[in-house]
Amino acid sequence: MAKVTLQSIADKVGVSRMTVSNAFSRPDQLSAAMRERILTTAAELGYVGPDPAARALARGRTGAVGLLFNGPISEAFEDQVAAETVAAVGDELGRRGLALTILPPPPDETFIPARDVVIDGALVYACDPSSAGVAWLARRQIPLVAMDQDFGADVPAVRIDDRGGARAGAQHLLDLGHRRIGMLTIDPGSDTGDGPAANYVSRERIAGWREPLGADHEVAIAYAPYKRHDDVVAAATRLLTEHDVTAVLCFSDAFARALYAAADAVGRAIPEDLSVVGFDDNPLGLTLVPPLTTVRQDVSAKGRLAVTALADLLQGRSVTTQVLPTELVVRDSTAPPSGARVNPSARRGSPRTR
Amino acid sequence: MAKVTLQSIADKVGVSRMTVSNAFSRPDQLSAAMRERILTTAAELGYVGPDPAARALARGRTGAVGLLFNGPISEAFEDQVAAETVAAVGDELGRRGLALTILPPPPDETFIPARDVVIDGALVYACDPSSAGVAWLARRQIPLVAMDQDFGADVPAVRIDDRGGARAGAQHLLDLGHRRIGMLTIDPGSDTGDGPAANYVSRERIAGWREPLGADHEVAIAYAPYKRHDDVVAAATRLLTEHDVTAVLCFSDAFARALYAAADAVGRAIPEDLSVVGFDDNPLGLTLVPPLTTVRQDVSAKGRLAVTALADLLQGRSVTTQVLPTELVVRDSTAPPSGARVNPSARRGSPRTR
DNA sequence: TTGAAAGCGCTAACAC
DNA sequence: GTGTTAGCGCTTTCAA
Repeated sequence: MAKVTLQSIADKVGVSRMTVSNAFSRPDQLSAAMRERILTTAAELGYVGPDPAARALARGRTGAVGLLFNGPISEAFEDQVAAETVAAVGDELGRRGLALTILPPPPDETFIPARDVVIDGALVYACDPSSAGVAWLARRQIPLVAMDQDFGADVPAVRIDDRGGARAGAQHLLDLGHRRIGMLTIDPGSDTGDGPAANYVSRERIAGWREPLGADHEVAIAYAPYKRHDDVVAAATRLLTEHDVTAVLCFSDAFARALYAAADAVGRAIPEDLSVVGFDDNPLGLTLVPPLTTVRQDVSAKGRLAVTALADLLQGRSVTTQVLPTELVVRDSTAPPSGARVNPSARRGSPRTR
Repeated sequence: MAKVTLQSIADKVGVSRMTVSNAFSRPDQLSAAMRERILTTAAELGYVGPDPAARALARGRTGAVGLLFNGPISEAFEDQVAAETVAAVGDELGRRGLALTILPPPPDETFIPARDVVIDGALVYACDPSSAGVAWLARRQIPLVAMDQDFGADVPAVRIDDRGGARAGAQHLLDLGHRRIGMLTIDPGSDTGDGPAANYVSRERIAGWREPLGADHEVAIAYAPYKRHDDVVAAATRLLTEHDVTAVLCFSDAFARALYAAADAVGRAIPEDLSVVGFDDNPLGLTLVPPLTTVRQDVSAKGRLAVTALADLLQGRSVTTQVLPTELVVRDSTAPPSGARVNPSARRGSPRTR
């Protein structure tokens, strides 16, 4: 049997196609009786509803929003912080009647999801601004919102106060009396100026750490690849064995966890022989022994806010970049270095706002 | 300036619109020189590429695959097992040039993602078969693949041998000498026959547990809600306090974790006073103390297989239901009940195939 | 190798 | 309330 379309229903009922369309899409445009009759006939014919592709073409809107990552789709799920962010994004989209289309990296030259998949707008999450996917999305002239990045004034962003949070962490170590401090983070990419960095977040956190540290107290910076725990442990071990540090500032709680493993391997006790500061306040940090001092961010709020911004853009409203606050949470992984005098303000306690 | 379309490029270059279309979509259909000329002009005009919605309508294919859950999108990310599954699904889709569109529950009557979002086919993950979303997808007549479910012969499924794995877990407890055994699982729904169950997986696991147990050795079954850890702990505590069991079979490793917490709270030591068997072989189980005896499934393989099945369907090939094996992994959470004689085959050791 | 014709199925805008 | 007109931007088929 032939495909059921608005036209076939219209023919059967004896009305125009437009009336049938209205029955589905604008119920207030026709009488209840007529609508009832049309819907019944449609059901009889096995009509599901207006074809989404045709509707998307005619209306110019699809009901789906893209999400672009730097890497494979699994990255959205494997990292706990990313997963929580995307979960919040998804729910907030759902609340607004939008589906979430995760755009994979192009499998080949001919099909480029960032260019070829039907979406009304997109969220760009922690991507290298020079990546091809970002470039394609930008060319499409659809609303874009950057998350944890800075693409310049053209693209509104939702991000956190990475720099302030990092600064608070470093200051906390200084207050405790540490003077030889290491950093364990991701390579921010070659560009260290104010322009785009391959990894914006890492660059910001490094900048924040360095503010109170200056050139005097930073002993070493170790870059670890983002993905594999073992690689991070290796980088952490190198940091501890090759440099004389009493404390380490970490890119994330996951990195801090790797540092715990490295410290254990080289026989340094936390916090007695080594203080550690994480970032994110991932639930993971509470399961570590000792519980991790870290910088809290609200990833769910970030996700929701990004969706709100994109939804506003989709409705033609203008939107500005938003920066969410961060907060130092002092737990048990930081303490004065052996034999140092302590600045009173750095005593451990309940969460402090930076 | 007006929107750039194939037609505007064609006008500028002085060829037909069709030739421009071919330049983008079928490069072998025109001379390299012509193509080069067209592409250059297109770039000058700021043309991104064929409009995805228009192309979807004309071609009948969109390049996106839907994923339907029972609940909000965040469920795909919050449960570790689900997240790992979906991550595998996403990567495998990406490899095939397909985007992953996560279909949220309908926000209202007018927009129903399962019905109204452009997709070529869909994966249905652990949904109640009587849910509205499933019904809409089914009516659309697009290729569907069920995961961890049974929708009957019309919808090919990819699932695991839940029943066999559960059976192996129960048999293991019997072999150790346990005779009073509890179950901690999700309510499988009212239908306990061979037809659809609200929670297919729970029903299958219960059935598997009961095979070796019979009516003699099952002491109690406790149902916990799927979501909140605290609720599961509460259900587990009730199971332990209201029933005299020496061992408990759990729906998942996450449920087993809740049982650990409950056992701790009521002062039962694992495995001395209580044996516990999980399901999934979530990495979580290894972090528990003692490490969890569980039933292993390969969720990544399941995800990949589901995508393969759907991709085959999309290409018009026929596909049959596939069932992946499960495997009992004996660790330290199971032991003979105090003072029981032990069946030699149940001694702890390296992973055993059931 | 290029082009013309004929849709894909639907909706906005307006007239009846 | 209902119908008419005119596309949305692209691709398929087939002829030149």
